[in-house]
Amino acid sequence: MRREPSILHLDLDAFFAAVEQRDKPSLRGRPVVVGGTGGRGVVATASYEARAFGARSAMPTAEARRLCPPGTAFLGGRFAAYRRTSDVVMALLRDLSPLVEPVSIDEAYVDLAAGGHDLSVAGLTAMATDLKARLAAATGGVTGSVGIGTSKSLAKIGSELDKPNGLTVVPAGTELAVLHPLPVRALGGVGPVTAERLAQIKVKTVGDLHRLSLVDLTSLVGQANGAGLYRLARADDDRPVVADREAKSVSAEETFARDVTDPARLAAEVDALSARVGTRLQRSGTSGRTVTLKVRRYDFSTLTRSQTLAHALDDPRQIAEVAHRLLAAVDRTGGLRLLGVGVSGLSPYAQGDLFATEAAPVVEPVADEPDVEPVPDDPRPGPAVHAWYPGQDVVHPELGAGWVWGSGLNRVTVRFEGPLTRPGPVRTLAADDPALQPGDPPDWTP
DNA sequence: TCTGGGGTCCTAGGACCC
DNA sequence: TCTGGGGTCCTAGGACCC
Repeated sequence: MRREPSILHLDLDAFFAAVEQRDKPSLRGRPVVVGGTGGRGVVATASYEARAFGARSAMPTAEARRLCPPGTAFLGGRFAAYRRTSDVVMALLRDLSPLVEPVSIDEAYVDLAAGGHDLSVAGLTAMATDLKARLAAATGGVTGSVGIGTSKSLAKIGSELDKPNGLTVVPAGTELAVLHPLPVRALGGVGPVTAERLAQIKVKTVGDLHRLSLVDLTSLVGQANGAGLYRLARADDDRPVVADREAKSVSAEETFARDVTDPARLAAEVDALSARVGTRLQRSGTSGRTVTLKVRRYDFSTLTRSQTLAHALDDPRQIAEVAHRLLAAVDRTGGLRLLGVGVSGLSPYAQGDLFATEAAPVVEPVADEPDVEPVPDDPRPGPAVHAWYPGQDVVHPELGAGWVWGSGLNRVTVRFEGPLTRPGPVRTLAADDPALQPGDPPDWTP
């Protein structure tokens, strides 16, 4: 918490719908819902006119259709247009201060202390009023709600207090008076589960929360969350505004219009998702060591399977290679509703770059290296030159069929097939173990 | 015609190491 | 031969955010 209100939070009002209404005058004053329009779509943004009928973000679009009157526009969304408009807004914020932290396409924090502003309430109010006018002019009528406070959480709460097109400055010294009457849900990090847990012990407002001991709070909602809420209830928040946060993962997923069982179709979807992820990694000049497959089954049960490799990947085919293996170990009976592929453990150097030539036992798709086999007779004077690639199929006379999980200079780790679809045991063998041989691919292959 | 898509952070158990 | 303790990495799941 700072001595003066020097953190600004801007939240654009019903942003996607506002851009649509700006670009199509016939939509102005009418309910507009932007989001998935298919049978399984959900609402991304409802205009204030649509909210009057009960439409909300994250609601199934089908439900919004029931609630909203004829004449409501249901739109799929034009993300390039939203991105362009967002860029205009972020540029305006950077005129205020070099320290701007975009939270999402429609939300950002600004550190005003880094921008040399008059931090009196009157000065801040004038500055923010001017910002809102320039915002509306620059975007063609999109509005935003501004909160200014002594911390990120107070700024954010301020922007929520007066919506849409609002402006709230929370003066230093008034934080607790603003905070305590609010429902606990107003605090960042309190979602439905935490709110319910708190409600069971009659804690409904931030003021109620303030009366709980740190021990009681952490035993109720966990160490980190408890400690965080304990501080937030006291307006104790010194999180800095951070520009240029590095991404920690990149992922793509797709919910199918109808559940998919066909293995060839699933394999093709894995390839397509891997391509999207790989392309984005390559464009951003990053690569990652951990590949995660996400699966949502017909009954909405969701699981993830991941593998961390010895080296970072950004190549779509290699990502897909790993994802295919992970999918092969998942029970797909009944069909899949969603597939997702992600890469995490990102590092700023893409594989195959100039610096990787020496170290990297390059991870290659099996298909590209059909002839490579270990050479059991190799006298091997120095460090072994292994010929195993993550994802490669192998067979062992005693342990059966498996696939290479990871490989080092002298060792190879193999995951053997378990009974049914469960992953089997993992064994680490010498890379030159003559009993280990390349095997045939399992039956996921289209 | 129930329940998107893109993320972040935390927890907990097991492996492994010293 | 009744069994520590800490640290890190990996995996899986879950809460939460927009």
